[in-house]
Amino acid sequence: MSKGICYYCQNKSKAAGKLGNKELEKLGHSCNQVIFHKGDKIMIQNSLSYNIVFVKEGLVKVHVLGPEREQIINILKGPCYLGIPTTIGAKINKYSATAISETKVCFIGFDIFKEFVLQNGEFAYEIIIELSKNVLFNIKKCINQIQKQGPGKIAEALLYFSEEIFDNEVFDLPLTRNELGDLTCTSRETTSRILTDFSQNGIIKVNKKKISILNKKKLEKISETG
DNA sequence: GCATTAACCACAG
DNA sequence: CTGTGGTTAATGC
Repeated sequence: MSKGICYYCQNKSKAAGKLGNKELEKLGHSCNQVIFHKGDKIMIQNSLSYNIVFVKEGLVKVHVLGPEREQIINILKGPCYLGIPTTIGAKINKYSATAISETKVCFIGFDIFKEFVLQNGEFAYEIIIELSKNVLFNIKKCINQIQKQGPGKIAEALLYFSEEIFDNEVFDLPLTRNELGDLTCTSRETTSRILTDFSQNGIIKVNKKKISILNKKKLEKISETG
């Protein structure tokens, strides 16, 4: 174990893959792995942020308590970084993160992270790529939510879970209807209605949390046309 | 006006 | 926690 947990880690980020053995060893000494269970808070809005948070594996809900209601920003699947913007860009966390499945998380000291960024260009470049993708994702999501109407937003969300998170036409929705509403900027009631509507039209099959996408073409169509 | 959309309320499983 | 029905408000023909 002398080389530390990061050296042997199988879920390294792309950026960490660019680190040399010495650097990985160093990272191991400044990295702390924690296992979170469903519902555990990983990061809390308005608390001080000292660490870069890396999700090794598991599903995480990123959410913000707005003036009116709770807003789910996105659902992330490890391996991915989680708190870079809020750690670098602000003193306090601008959002919360909650595990929605069993999740392995690494907290990385900000100083060592900064050191790698300054000294290892390839590491920094991978970080920039990940951040850039996040920005593009958020722009897309913003447009979707402002311009699409209910069914389009729900279709979008279902496709996201199917393609990005579970890579399967059949999956267990890891959110309640209420949370799906928080994610898609619709009310719990409309979410529920749209799901039964999709189901009646043979587009999906719903059984409690279990969703089966039966007619993906149609779902994509709805997602595109809003 | 009339239709559509969706939020809010309420109530029942 | 969910599903549905009624009501209401906003928006667009």
